[in-house]
Formats: sequence, structure tokens, C-alpha cells
Amino acid sequence: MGPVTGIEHNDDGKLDKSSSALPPRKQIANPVVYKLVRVEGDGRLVPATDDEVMEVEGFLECDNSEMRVVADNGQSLECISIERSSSGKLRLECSEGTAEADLGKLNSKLQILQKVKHEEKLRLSCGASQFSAGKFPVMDGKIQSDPPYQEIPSVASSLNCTHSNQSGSFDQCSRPSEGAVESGSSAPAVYSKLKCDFSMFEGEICLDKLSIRELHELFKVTFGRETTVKDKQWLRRRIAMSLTNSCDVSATTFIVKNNKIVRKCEDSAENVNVEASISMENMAAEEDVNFKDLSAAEDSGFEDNLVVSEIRLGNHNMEDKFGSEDHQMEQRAAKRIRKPTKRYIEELSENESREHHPRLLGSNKNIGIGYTKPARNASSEMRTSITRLDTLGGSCIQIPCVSRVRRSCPRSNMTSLMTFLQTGMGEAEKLANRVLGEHGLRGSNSDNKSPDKVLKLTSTPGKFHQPSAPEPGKEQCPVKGTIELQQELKPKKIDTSSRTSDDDITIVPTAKGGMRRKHHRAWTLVEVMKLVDGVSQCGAGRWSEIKRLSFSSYSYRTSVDLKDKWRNLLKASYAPSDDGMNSRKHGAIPIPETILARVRELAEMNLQVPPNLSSSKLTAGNVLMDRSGLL
DNA sequence: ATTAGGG
DNA sequence: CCCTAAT
Repeated sequence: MGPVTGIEHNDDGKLDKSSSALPPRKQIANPVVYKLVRVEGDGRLVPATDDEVMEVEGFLECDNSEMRVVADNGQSLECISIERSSSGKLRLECSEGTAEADLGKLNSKLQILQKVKHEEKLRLSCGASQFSAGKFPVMDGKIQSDPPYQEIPSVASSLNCTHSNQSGSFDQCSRPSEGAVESGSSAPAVYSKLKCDFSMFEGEICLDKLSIRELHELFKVTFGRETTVKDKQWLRRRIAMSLTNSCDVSATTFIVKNNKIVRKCEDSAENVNVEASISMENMAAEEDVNFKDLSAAEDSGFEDNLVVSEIRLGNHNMEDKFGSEDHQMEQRAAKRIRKPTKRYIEELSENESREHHPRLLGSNKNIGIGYTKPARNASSEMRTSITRLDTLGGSCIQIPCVSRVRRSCPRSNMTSLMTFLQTGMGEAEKLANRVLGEHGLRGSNSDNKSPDKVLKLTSTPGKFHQPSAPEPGKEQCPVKGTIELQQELKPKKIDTSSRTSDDDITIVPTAKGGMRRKHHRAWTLVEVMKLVDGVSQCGAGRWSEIKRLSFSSYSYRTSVDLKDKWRNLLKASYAPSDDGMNSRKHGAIPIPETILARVRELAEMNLQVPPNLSSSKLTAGNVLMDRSGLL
């Protein structure tokens, strides 16, 4: 059946879909990676933000019966054409409920698709505007040209698949086990194929006419593995089952979490969220589910076909540092790690709260998907992230955790965040905001509150100069000069010790029942010295300035932090310097007397010349004196 | 947005 | 450190 096999039209290599035809063994399973993208004003594709994903999700949920998601133009085309040829009528029926598309519709769709196909790059085709809710401005294949609706979440849940050009890299797709197979279904592509090839009636799939070989192929596409079984009956059953299951899924709604689409079993007794990751990496099982979902979506007869072709990496203005390969990797990674946005969290919470506890929280906050700098988000944000299974509220959930090399502030809280997200959405939101805000602060981009899906990832150049240490989080290593390092080492191991605790972020309950994150980052001697210096130069109270001057490199020290630290220093300096030992508090950084002395002096000085901040000269003079005296 | 203070 | 009030 030549039908479905390989869709090569996308010659550009990036080929989206490919799932195609009988790929060699395991490969087949995962050659496809779905990616959510949105169409930019100029027609570019940029990674969809979580928000956008949410939008899509909304569609899925709301306009379930109206939308049809097609994995890929090629596919859909294939599918459609096939459909026509075979049955003349597209039948999408599932055991429960059927969605029948008439030829007319199909034809129009086909046209659109074809058009899209030609355009190749872009490609979002929202089929017809069937959005009953009207909430979504629909545009036909040409969305890009429709400015009016542009800003709207013209995100399509584009399911586009990337061919796994990197052979081997996709082994993960290999089939997990039989069990998974049972419930899982095949990739959309496959599904389409199946659909095309076989007509289903009343939930029954007629595979009878197929030859054993065909069955084998079908099996392969369906389950992603080959089979040696010669028993046609068995094969048929097996395949049919899979297909049927797929149909069942359609009844459910989707939840997009992170980069995953999760099927929510609304009222199913099993409060288990089946999740499917859009990009399958190593989760074969997930993959299954995912496909299932997708296919289900298709089944449910989504009117709109959102077709998007792979985004070309080249289009993004990425940092030079990333090679194209890396880039791809990044992208892939990105998919898995995308963090939840505020809105995402909100909605999620809402939805979830209505149901059961099971919550899936994205571990990453979505930072950056900027329309302007699309690529970035993937690369800069994504780190290795994995999900771990946790039990929350009695349910099994997957908590994505980010195992970043650098355990510094920003993202570290996510885990905890999720943990308590469960408590209440109000809190959650708050926290989310906080997190985002913090991140923004540290990272210099604070778009947290931006409801719009435009999150800029623009990291301030100044802050992240060092690629290796993207974040000062580690402990100012990046900017720290050698001198500083020396100093640091000399004084005490502080730095080291502090680093140990660098990621110590704890969540403490607040009176209101809310949670807040407490991020503790021990002050290093160097920092203290800098602070003192800064104070001596700018005067106490001018923290923002000191921050600018002396701590520009330490993104995590805010002016408030400086202030607090100074306060503490003052306290310390006045307090009886313990038994000759400057060191106070065990773990705390022992502040050398010299520094305390300086602090004291500065303090006194400040007292004498209180808020005279006006006289910068004076201050300067004092400073000089002060310093000279001290030094 | 910064500061100052309280917790 | 975080939070909030006051600028």
C-alpha cells in the first residue's frame, strides 16, 4: 500500500513527518517529534509558549468535536487522499461517537493542505473556521498573512514531527513492552494511515482484507515494532484493539503540561493522568499514550488542521555558541522541559482542583519564548530535565525536575513549587509569580506577569556573559576576578561551603497559609567585602547603586539583600566580638575583624553624616579617608 | 523602583 | 531571607 508510506515531500530535510512507512525496527517508533509552534507575524515559526499551548489545549477541550488535528500536512494529505480513494468517505468513527467528515469538507481541507504543502515552511492550517466558540480566530492555511488575528494565539498545536535524522538518537522510541502496547496506539501518522487503509464501522476495524504482510506493516506502524506472528487473526485483533483504544481516547480531554500533552481522564475512576509527551525521547511508554491522544484528537474530528512544518533552526538567531546540532538537541530538549507559565499554572490548578489532586507540574518555567528570539528559549533554558514519579495527594504524578548542572536560584524552586502547588491555586499562583519574578529579576528579564504569551528571554547581556556559567547562581564565579578568587580562598573555605548550600531553597509556610520560598545563599567574604566597599563608596542606603557598582555581577544579590546584609554586618560589628573569634555562627561566614571594623567605621561615619547622601563629594572624601585608614 | 524596617 | 509600608 503505497499509501502511507513515507512522506517525503518535505524534502528539506527537516522533514516533518516521516513516520512513515515501515521504518526499520525500532526506528519507526520515534522518528517523529511533535512540536508546538506558533506562527509569527512574518511567517516564521517560533516555539510555542506554554501559554500558547494552553490555548491549544483549550481548543481541544472546548472544540473537541470541531477540531481536527493533523499531524502533518503530508500526512493528512496522504490520509485524505487515501480515504477518498478507498471509501470515498472519511469515516472517523470510534466506538463511542463518531465524527464523520464528508467529502466536501475533506476536499476543501485537502486543498488547503496542499497549499500548505507547497508553502512548506509555514504551515499552519486551520482548517475551517469551525471554531464554534469563536474564541479562536481561525485562519486558513494562510494564517500568517492575517495580521488581524495574529497576536492571538495563533498557535497551533502543530504537531510536527521531526524526522529523526540523527539515527540512533531515537532509539528510545523503542517499544517498551507489551503492556504499553496494549493500551497505546500508534503515532498519528500511523493512525492516519490506518484510518486510510481501513474503514472502521461501529468501532470495528476491517482488517480482513489485508494480507499478512500488510498486517505486519500495520502492526509495525501501530506498535512501533515488528512482529513475527503469522497469525492474521491475532494481528488483526491486536491492531484493531489498538485502533479502538485510540478512539476511546478521543473522549477524553487533554491537558498540556509542560511539553507534554496529558490526557485527563475526566471522570474515569482511575484518577490517573495519562500523559503523553509530545516529544518522545526516552519514554517509550509515554510515546504510546501520546500518539494515542493525538490520534484520538484526530478521531474526534477536529476541524482544524494545524499543520506546521519543522522549524528551521537556521531561522533563529541563535547564539553562535550553539551549533546546529546542538541546536537541534536543544530544541528537542526544550520540548521536554518547557516550563509552565503562570497562566499555565493557573489554569492547571483550576482544572485540577476541580478534579483530584493529581497534578502534573511542569518543572520549568517558561522563560523564554520571545517572538523576537525564539530559539533562545530552547537553548538557554533547557537543561537536562527529567521527570520523576512522585506521589502527591495519594496520586501518582510525575514531577518534572530539572537537573541542572548549576543549581542556582531560578529554577530550583520549581520542584518545591510544584510540590505545594497542590495546596491551593491562589498560593500557587502567587508563588509562580514569585518564581517568575525572581527569575526575571535575577535573569534580568521579568516578564513574569505578562499574561500575554510573549515572554522574553532576553537575558541581559551584562549578567550572563559567561556561557559556561550562565548564571551567577553558582556563586559569582563568572565574574569574579582572579583576585577575588584568591581572596576568597584565603579567607576561608567559605565559598566552597556556601556553594554547597547554594541551592538551598526551602519553602516555608507563611501565616496566611501561603508558601514562600526562601532562598538562602550564604554571603561570601568577597561579597561582604564588596559590600563594605560599596557602602564606603556610595554610602549606606544607596543600595541600588552599590548593587550596580559592586554587585552587578551577582545577579542574586538584590539591593535589598545588600541592605539586609549591611544591617547584619552592623549588628555583628557592634556585637561583642565573641571570644576573640570573629567567627559567629558556625556555618556562617566568619567575618574577619578587619571587615567588621570597617563596617563599624562606616556606620559611625554614616551616623555622623546621616542621610547626607547629597554630598557625594563628602561621601567620597569620607570614604577615602575611611578606606585609607582601614587599608 | 528604592528604601527602611519588621519578622 | 522575605514582606510590606513608605517614599
